[in-house]
This record gives sequence, structure tokens and C-alpha cells, in this order.
Amino acid sequence: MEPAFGEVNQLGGVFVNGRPLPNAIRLRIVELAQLGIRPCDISRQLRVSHGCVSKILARYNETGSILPGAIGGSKPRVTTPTVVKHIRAYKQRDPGIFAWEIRDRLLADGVCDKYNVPSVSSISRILRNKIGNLSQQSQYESGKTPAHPSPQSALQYNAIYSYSSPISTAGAKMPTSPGLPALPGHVGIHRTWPSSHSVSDILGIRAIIEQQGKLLEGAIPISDSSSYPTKVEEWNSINRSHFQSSNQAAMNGLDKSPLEQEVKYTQGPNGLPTVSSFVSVPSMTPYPPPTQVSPYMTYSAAASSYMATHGWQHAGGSTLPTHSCDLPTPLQFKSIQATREGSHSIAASAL
DNA sequence: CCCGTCACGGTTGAG
DNA sequence: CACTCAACCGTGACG
Repeated sequence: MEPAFGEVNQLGGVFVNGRPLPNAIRLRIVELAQLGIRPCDISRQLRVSHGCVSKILARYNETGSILPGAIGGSKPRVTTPTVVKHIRAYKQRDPGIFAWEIRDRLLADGVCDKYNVPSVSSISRILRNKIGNLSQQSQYESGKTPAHPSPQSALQYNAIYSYSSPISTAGAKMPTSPGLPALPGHVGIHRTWPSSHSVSDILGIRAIIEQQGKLLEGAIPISDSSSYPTKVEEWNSINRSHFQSSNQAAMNGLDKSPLEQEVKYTQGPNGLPTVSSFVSVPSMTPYPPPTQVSPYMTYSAAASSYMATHGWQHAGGSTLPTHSCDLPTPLQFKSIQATREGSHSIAASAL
């Protein structure tokens, strides 16, 4: 059973044991690091354990992704990507082929041996679930190896992060940033948008996306586990929230990260999105005053409301994994950098 | 003091 | 449908 509230770590930050940090915080960790802020200061400022900061940054440098890995589930035992690929090939070559024939062929072609060959029923299920729609790539195809990312998830990550990066700071700072991973090619952002009905088009943010520049692409897990099967309902809700929040984006102005709008949405999944309480807060509290407890406070009117109503807490149900935050305005970043000189001053000022 | 690493107690979800 | 279990999580402590 999942706790309704998170726990508080030594630094006063709120976390939920066993669950990933909100994407917004992960993103912020990377952003701060790219601004040259030391991990230990990031740790203090965001009240995330340094081990965690270290891990997230290490992963980011390695994979280019700020996202947590795929939790749970099990790897396919017999229906490995290779097997699926072969089955698909057989089926394409001979659409009328029977499952038992496929089984025989897998054995004959040496794809499987008698120990790991899928049962006829498994093959049927594969045919039904993974190959029934031949236009749809097998989600497992690339597994966790940084091979080719599924366009779908790339799209979805784009939808989140492109949109959420602090535009001005990212654009200005990123290009020569050292921590930035070398990204394969220059994969255009909208290359991954499937159609003209993409979110960016609808929201009219393409221009923004293009301005985003490097950080944006850095934040997109182009080469990492993005191809890992992603929970569809998450993306549904994300996209939903984007649609839903589109007017708010226009309404709220520049400093409002879209992720915030997602929270607005997720904050009231069962009722009305609690927009009003949200909108006013971030601009008032750039960083938590000393008395406040959690960095999450920054993201919502109160930690309790954040924790209590946040969708990601729900076990089993359709989770809304993206979390939002008010990404620091350029101003805030400047102040951070200004205090950068003394290593303690940041923590002091942030706390 | 900083930071990489890892045991730990936890959650998740495909099989 | 309940269960299993290997994946991942962040914290906290150690070196």
C-alpha cells in the first residue's frame, strides 16, 4: 500500500520510498548541474540526497535521459525480441501460417531450441498482441539497450521536456555545456511528431521548442531506454493534460512551465483541476523560505496538497508520472549563480 | 568536505 | 486473479 504522504529525508526533502523523484526535480538537478552548480549544492538546494543527485547526473551523462528507469515487470522469457521478430517475418511472408507452423519454423531455423521455444498459445498471443498490427513496432524490440528509440516514446518525452525546459536559460546557456551528452545526429524535434495534429502544433509551441536548443535535446532520452515499454495511460494523461492546459499556457504567461499545468491537471484528477491555487504560488515563492519543509512546496501551494492530491501516488491506478515544478526563472538562475561563489551561501540562501 | 558506491527497505508490473 | 520476482527507486552510510 502506498503512503498518502511521502517521507522526509535528512535534508528536509520529501520523497516516497520506492518511487522515483518527480521528473521536474530530476530535470532541475540536471539543469543546475549544467549551470555549473556542484552536486553537493544541488543536493542541499533541492533537498535530495547526494547519492540520488549523483545517480541522476551520472545517468544523464551516460544516456542523456533524466528519466527514471522502467520499474517493475519482467523481461519476456520466451517471447524475446528476436523471437518476435522472426515470428513477424514468418507471418508477413505467409499471413495464413499457423502458430504450430511458426513454432516448427522457429525450431528449424534455430531461433529457439526445444527448451525456449514459445508454446503455440504463446505464439498465438504474440500474433494477436504484437503482430496483429503489423504497422506497430514491437515495444520490446530495442528493450533497454540504447538502440533505436521508439518514436512514440520519443514523442512523448518531447511532449514533456521540450515543453518544460526553462526556455531562456536553456537557450542561452546550454550549447557549450560540458555535461551535455553527445547526441546522435541532430534529430529534429518534430521528426518524432507523428502528424500535423501533434501537440506542439496544436499548442503552437513549435517555435518555442525550436528555440529550446540543446538542453531540450539533452533532456530527451534519444538514445536511452525511451524505447522501453512505456505505460500508455501515462502518456494519455500527459497528452490530455497538455490539451487541457493549452489555454492556461497562453493565459499564464512565460514563466509558467507546462509541467505546472500538468500538475494543475493532475492535482484534481477526480474533480476540477485546482488551477487557481496553483497559478499564484510559484511566482511568489521562487524558493522555499527557511521555514518551509520541502522543495515540493515550491511546486504547489502546500506540501500537503501536493502530496495528498498528486496523481502519481495512486497505486495501481492510472498514474500521472509527470510532476511539475516551477522551473526557475532566469532571474532565479542568476541569483543562484550570484551566490555560487561561496559554497555555503547557496544552501544558506536557499534554505 | 565532496562524491562514488552500495545495502537497504520499498514499489511496480509482466509473466 | 493472486502470486512471483526481478527490475527500479531514493536514502543513508561508508570510504
